Amino acid sequence: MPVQRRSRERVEQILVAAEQLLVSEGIDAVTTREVAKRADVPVATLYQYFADRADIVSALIERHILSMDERIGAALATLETYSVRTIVEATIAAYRAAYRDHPSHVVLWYQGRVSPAIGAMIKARNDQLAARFHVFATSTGLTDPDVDPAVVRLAYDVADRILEVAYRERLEGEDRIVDEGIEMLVAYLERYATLAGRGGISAAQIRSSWGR
Amino acid sequence: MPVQRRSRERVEQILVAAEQLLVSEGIDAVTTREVAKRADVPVATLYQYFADRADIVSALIERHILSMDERIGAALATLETYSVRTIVEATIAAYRAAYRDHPSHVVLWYQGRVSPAIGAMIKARNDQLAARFHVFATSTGLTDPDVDPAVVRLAYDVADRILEVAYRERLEGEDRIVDEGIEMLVAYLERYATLAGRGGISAAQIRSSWGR
Amino acid sequence: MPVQRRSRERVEQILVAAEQLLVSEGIDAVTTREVAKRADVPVATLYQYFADRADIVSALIERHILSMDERIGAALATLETYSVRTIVEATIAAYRAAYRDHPSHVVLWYQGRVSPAIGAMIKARNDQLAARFHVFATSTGLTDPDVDPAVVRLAYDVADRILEVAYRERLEGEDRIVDEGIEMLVAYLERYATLAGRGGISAAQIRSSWGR
Amino acid sequence: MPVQRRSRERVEQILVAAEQLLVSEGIDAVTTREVAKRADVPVATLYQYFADRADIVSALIERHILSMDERIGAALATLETYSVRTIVEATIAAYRAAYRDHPSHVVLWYQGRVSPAIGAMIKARNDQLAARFHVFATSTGLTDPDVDPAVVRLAYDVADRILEVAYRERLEGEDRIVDEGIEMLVAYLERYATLAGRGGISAAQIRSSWGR
DNA sequence: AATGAATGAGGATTCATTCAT
DNA sequence: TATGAATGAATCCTCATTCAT
Repeated sequence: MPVQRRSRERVEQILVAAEQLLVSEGIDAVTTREVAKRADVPVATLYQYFADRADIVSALIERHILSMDERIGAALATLETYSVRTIVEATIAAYRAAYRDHPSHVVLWYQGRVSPAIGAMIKARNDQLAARFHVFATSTGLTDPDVDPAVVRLAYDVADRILEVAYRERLEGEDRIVDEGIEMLVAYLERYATLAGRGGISAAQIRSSWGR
Repeated sequence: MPVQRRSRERVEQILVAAEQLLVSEGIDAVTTREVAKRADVPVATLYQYFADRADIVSALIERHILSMDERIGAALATLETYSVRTIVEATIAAYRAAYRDHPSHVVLWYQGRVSPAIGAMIKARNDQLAARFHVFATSTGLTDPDVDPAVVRLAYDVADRILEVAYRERLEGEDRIVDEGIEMLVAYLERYATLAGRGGISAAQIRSSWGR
Repeated sequence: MPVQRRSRERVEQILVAAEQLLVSEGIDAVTTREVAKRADVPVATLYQYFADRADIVSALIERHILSMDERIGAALATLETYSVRTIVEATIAAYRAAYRDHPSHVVLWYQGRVSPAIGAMIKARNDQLAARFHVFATSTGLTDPDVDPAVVRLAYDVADRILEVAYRERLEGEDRIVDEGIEMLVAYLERYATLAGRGGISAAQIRSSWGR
Repeated sequence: MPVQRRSRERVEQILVAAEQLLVSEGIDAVTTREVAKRADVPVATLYQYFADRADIVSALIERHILSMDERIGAALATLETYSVRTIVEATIAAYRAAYRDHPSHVVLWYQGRVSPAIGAMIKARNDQLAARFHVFATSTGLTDPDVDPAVVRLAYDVADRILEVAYRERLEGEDRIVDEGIEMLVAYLERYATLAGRGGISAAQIRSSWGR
């Protein structure tokens, strides 16, 4: 199907162009004009594939979310020992790898709230992921079963911010900050952890699993 | 002095209008047109008092910084016992009060980087304040003398972000989140604290003092 | 091709509007607003066809240059006898015709230096045309081979100015002034002419020809 | 009278500032704001001494005219022999000296048509001076008594333009162009001169005199 | 499906001038 | 007389989006 092919290529061109602009010039530079020029596509053509400007950024964010889901899933799946520390470390490492591969995601995530809809999208994502962590942690017995979901939510949010701080100034990220952030998160979360959550459980012993 | 009065009032009107817009619509809505409309002032009049659009945001930020300096100074000055926990609590309480009085400052602080100059301004401020905390904490013997300044810097940044998270959704702030955040910060910073830093020192015994 | 037609018409409308403004109100009146209003086109539409304000004036000047090239070429090509006088007369007649058809060109030429780029454009054109006259006059043996190019350049400039003077007050031009100007130029240039340049050479005898 | 003094000084400051701007930045840069800033005077104060912006330029032009009247008068008064050539040379020399002393006058004269009123002013001046030359030339018997005033007017205009051409690119003027221009003017005017006008009359023999 | 053309709305900023004091 | 403050009117230009083809 050459037409289908054509379309996919176009969408790809457009998203790549938008992503480049995002990294190099910031979110305000991601204008329809400029995206179209970089993608070598007439402006009007953008509207064949995207509802509006926000929709382009939206698509970029969706991709990032999907990619992060995979990365986090993979990172957790290969853990041999589960503990608050290993989970925090693995998750942060997944973000680190993602930001290394796609520096645009840093800008995207922290400056991309172009429209209220996108803001809501990012918030929903954060809520969802935090909830999954909560379920995972309590069902595996790493934390007390009655730990307030807000605790995990806060930890997740702070992790997000720590990464922002670490990547804000240099797109390569500052390892020192990330490492300190990990300690902060672990020290905090261990307050709510079970003995097992602090010491670690062998992967083999775990029934509940991360995933969808 | 009616003339002087008049001017001050105008500046006030403009800044209030800008502040309202910032909170309700985000930084991109803080346009000269819109600010002028809300302040019920002709656009050209803005330029009597401000060099350009960025200068308005700049003024808002300067105010916030000044206000925070006073609040933090006052909060620390009235402490009876100094410890990592009391300092963190007092500082966060100062922010809490400030954000309660001026919810716009939350938005301002995190979305206000309208121009590179303003970005630099905010960064400089954060650096400066973190440095002052570092000096204070080490000179009073609350933390090890050789603790990495980056540790304090990160804690300061995370505190800032915790507050943003807490105030982001509801402009009244979510106490639960703030309280948890305090625990996180204290747990983290106590890793670098001396015995005194954890236990507390009577204010009377402290030579070094906060201030400039 | 109605689309193509439409575009051309728009460009035409805009240029005509700009030209009218130029003549009636001077270069400073050629604002985007005013041109758009006269062309009965939204301001934004100007930017479909022109990069910016200067580009509109630029286009006008380019047209004038092209038109003059044709007119001068045609005028010289049909001369039966070449002499300083016939060349001056033919060239001036070409300008006369052009200024009769497009009185705006008078204003355009002398007040059109809206941007440094346009200034350079006009200067380059004058230099180029003067150089062509110089080559033509010396290669045909009408003037001494070693006559200073600056002489021709000055004559060209003065001719230009004489026309401006003649057309400045009445857009139909004042023949009396032009005729006097011709005498001035001929009297001046004949000082540098050969005998043939003063007496005239039959077109048939001339090898070198005007053109590019 | 200190008040009077003060006023004169103020006017002087303003005109000097305007003149400087004119030379360095062109007529469009002569804004009330900028003139006031350079003159170190509040903008509103300009309106104490000048009716409006054009009035400032106007004053500058008036000064130039007065200065030129003196210079031309002086130049002609000291001539020992009157002829078309000596008069042209002396007059052009007067302009040369003036433009050397006040390069701003070049810009002023050729770009200063800020308002129709000023345009009319310059035209009136040119008419007046050309008329005086005509009266002088015919009454002294240098030219035929019935020579068309338009001839002198054209010569004067062309002289004006030659100077513009000569000074247009470099504010110091190009001597070569001026010298050639003189030859052009002399060659032209001698066509209308009497024998005396070509050969020269001793100043002693002249009854009619230049002046008002 | 694709796109050249069109545009209303809005962006920041500057200007000459007036006016109350 | 002097002036800080105020402002209506313009300045150029960019934006996201729509529409006719």
